[in-house]
Amino acid sequence: MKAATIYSIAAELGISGSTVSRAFSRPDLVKDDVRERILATAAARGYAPNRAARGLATGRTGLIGLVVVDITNPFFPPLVGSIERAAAGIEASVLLVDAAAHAPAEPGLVQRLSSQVDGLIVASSRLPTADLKVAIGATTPAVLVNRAAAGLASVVCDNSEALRGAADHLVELGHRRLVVLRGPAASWAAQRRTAAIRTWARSAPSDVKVIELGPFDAVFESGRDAVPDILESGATGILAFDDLMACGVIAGLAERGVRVPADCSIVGCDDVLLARMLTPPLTTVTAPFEELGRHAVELLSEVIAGAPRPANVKLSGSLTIRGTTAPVR
Amino acid sequence: MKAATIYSIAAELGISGSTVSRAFSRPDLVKDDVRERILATAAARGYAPNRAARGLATGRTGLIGLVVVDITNPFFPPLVGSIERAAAGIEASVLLVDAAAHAPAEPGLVQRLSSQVDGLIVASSRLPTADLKVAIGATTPAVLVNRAAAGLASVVCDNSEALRGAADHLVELGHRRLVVLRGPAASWAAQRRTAAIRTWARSAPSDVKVIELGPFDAVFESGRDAVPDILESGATGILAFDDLMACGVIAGLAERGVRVPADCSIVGCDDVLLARMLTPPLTTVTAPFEELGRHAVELLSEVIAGAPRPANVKLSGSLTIRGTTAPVR
DNA sequence: CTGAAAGCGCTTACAG
DNA sequence: CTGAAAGCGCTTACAG
Repeated sequence: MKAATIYSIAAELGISGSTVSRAFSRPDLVKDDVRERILATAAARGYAPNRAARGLATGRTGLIGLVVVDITNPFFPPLVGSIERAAAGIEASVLLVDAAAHAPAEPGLVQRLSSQVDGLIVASSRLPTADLKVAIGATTPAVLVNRAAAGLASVVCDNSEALRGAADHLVELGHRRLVVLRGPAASWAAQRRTAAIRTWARSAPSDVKVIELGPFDAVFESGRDAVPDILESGATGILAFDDLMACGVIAGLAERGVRVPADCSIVGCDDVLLARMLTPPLTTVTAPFEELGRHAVELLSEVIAGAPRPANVKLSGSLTIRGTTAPVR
Repeated sequence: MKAATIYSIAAELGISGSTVSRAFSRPDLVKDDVRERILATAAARGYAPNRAARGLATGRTGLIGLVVVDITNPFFPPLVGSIERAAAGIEASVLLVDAAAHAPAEPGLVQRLSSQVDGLIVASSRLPTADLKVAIGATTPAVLVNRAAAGLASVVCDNSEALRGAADHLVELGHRRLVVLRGPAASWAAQRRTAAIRTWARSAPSDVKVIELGPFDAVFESGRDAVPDILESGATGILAFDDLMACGVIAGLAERGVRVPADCSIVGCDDVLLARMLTPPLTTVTAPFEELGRHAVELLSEVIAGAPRPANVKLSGSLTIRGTTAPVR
């Protein structure tokens, strides 16, 4: 059985295809009872407008391309979820692209993608700014998440204040030697987080010492492998780039019989699902996933609609104190 | 500047649109040097075939709809990644739909989706079989992952043997009272896992006692909340429906001063990222995510191509012994 | 409020 | 191997 079209249902009702089309695209332009009948028989025939045809006619695909560096990183699932929820609100679907699944072809990837979507949301890209702009292209509406680049719309989570709060928190607990585990050199978020701690360090009490380690890949193993250096540093307070690394540190520490938070305090960043599941649960900086996603698609709609200049929205993370920070012994 | 089309580049080269079209869709039908020139100027003009137009003409969208119950559940990210990798191999993109983000409209959701994709991969759906079939529709090619239903292609991970191995493992360690935490009643995987343990229990040593608890939602909190009942049961060996619940049990046990694996042994299921990150790392049943994804898109291609009867592939999980199981004290 | 008609950018038999 | 032409299923000025 062939799929129903505006014409098949128009024929069935003895009206024109234009009217059927309008019943879906501009329902207000169709007389009530006619619209009712159209919708009824459409439902009966399982008719839904063909997206490709509509796309060809309008130039809109109804698709948002979402590029994430690695869907396997627990930071992304909640972000993807919130973006989808927001996209559903504007009748758009999400074309997900996991850059890790296509590596190392990220630039070409984005380019191919951009021809089939109305706009792009690029989350935490590690591409150099110039490459990123080339990849996105001058004409594709785009918004960056957790990354800023001149001339592009973006929504970022600024954790600076929360991170400084975390450092204060450790100092208040009596920790005097802190180690900060840096994230990937190419990560915009990592640079910002390191910068925030450095700023804090400049006005920290004079007996407080901050040691930087890294940069590291943002994975569990980096945290675990950093443990010997952490121990050697004599630090008792640890600020990890993200929850994954924090988790690795905790594991590495446990292997050596160092207990958290009895012997060592540690704070993560992002507050991914994992953080709440550790025993004890992780003290961390909570990211506003839901708003991040909502603003991303909101901004994208504006850019698609032709907003004059790219907006940049900045949200804030907040310190969530849980079980991995405690007074120094 | 308007986007390039086959006609704009045809005009530029003084040839026909048909030839430009063929250079992309059937390159073998175009003389070498002509194709070279077409490809060169296409690249120069940033031309890529318009997917909507191609879709309208061919009836193919190049899109695979992927429906997951909840992207936030760590089972899905690795599956999504492997499906995307496999989809890239057949030039398809993945339209991700997180049912949780659209709840409770799952059926209608799938229906709308099916009009814009070539086929559907539905992972771990909790819908009753009848509803599921209605949602997918008679005409949309589909494959189910971790779920079987008569008449539909599927790829499932059978953990029965590994689960029986896990139970044996606990018994060998000296555990005599085992509790099994059941997963959601509507989950096909949960039913299979419970059934596997029941089968095992029938031929277990006579001094071994198996206590069932649940069904539970497959979340961390279920595991933690089940702890009082677990303790009351007197069991020292725990088989949790999945890693998330196992993780919750560990947390709940810790709150009560019960140590894992010193006082209690526990095994999860799936081997999500989280499992390796716990301290100690979780003994669990490892799911073959990569193959699950590969087979899912392979099967879907076959169904799209019109394979006569739906295939059902069954893969196996394997027991991975890590740190949460130990001899009973 | 409704209809006839052109056009969106491809693909693909058909003819050469 | 290449071109002219029809057709995929919509949308949307335009006319009524």
